[in-house]
Amino acid sequence: MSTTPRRQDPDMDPAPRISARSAAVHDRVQEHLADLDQRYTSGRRRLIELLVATSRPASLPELLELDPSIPQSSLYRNLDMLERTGLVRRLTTGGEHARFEFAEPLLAHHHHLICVSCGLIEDVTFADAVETAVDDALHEAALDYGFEPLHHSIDLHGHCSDCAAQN
Amino acid sequence: MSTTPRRQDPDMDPAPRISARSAAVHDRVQEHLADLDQRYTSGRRRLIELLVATSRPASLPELLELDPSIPQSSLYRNLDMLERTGLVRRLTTGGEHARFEFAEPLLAHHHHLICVSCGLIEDVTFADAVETAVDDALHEAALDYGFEPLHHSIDLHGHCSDCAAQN
DNA sequence: CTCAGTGCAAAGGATTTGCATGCCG
DNA sequence: CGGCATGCAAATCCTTTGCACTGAG
Repeated sequence: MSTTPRRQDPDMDPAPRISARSAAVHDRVQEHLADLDQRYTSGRRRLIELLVATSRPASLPELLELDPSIPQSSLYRNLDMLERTGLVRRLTTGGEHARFEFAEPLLAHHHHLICVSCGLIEDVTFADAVETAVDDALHEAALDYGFEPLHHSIDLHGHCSDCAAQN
Repeated sequence: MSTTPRRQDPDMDPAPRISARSAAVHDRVQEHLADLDQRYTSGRRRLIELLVATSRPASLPELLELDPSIPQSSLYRNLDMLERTGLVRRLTTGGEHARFEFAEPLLAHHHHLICVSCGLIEDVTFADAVETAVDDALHEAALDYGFEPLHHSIDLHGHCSDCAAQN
């Protein structure tokens, strides 16, 4: 076995960034799971690899398409476990399938553009001033209702460029 | 306390506030459906009544509990129909069941406090300045990705007062 | 009178789980 | 080695749908 999986032509695309990013994520995940006495098995590694590969929140069918050799039940079980340990976030908005992305220790604070037509989700980041304004407003509102705030999320629903072009 | 329980009388109106609100909503719904050549049947009236009764976004089991005599399928079908006509909004965030609330013609623009523990959702409104700041940021972000923006939503996840007390 | 709405039950589809086996620590 | 993770398949649960009947317009 070679040390690296076959990919595109090394002359055209050495892709050093992806590898570095992937390794860094694996380190973070391994450490986090070790702290919680959870195993970092090969199946979980493969799942993390898939999540690194998709730059967007991914649905289970999308993950399966990237690596059909992983059983659905293992994907669901491990996504669930990673969610419970706080490494992965499950997005229920935006279509028939849930979508999964890295949670904030692994991915910077951001929000989502959601296509109401095809369910595609893009990550976006806002200026600190906007985040602060929203946080202040939310904190105040939470107090009024006795809520203990944890985190906020902002979605923009609309049509992605592909779907907008089709109409 | 009166010794004789009173049923609702078509001529009298012993509960002015609720009835007034309910009547206003019924009028709006009826008009809206008439414009779209949709019938405002007794089943749909009962559903609207339930939605008026719950001050919060309600899940289907909650609606069923309020009036167990309505078949689930009718609730789902009418909620779906009301959603397609733009009178009702379906919230997929916040639990195993979808939740339903009146859409913006019938309910002022607002956002949600979501209990991560029990799924309860409260409506909250923000100052115009916050809404404007968010809209500006979202509009800019949408341009970057070729999104055609429709509307935004902001959620605050946390623990509601009941669930916070239980820990 | 006609066609959409209703109720019942059964189907559909995403997600979860039981159980025997394999692998991590 | 012991216990948790895995794979397969079957189960579960929310939601949707087919069909015959009722009611609104």
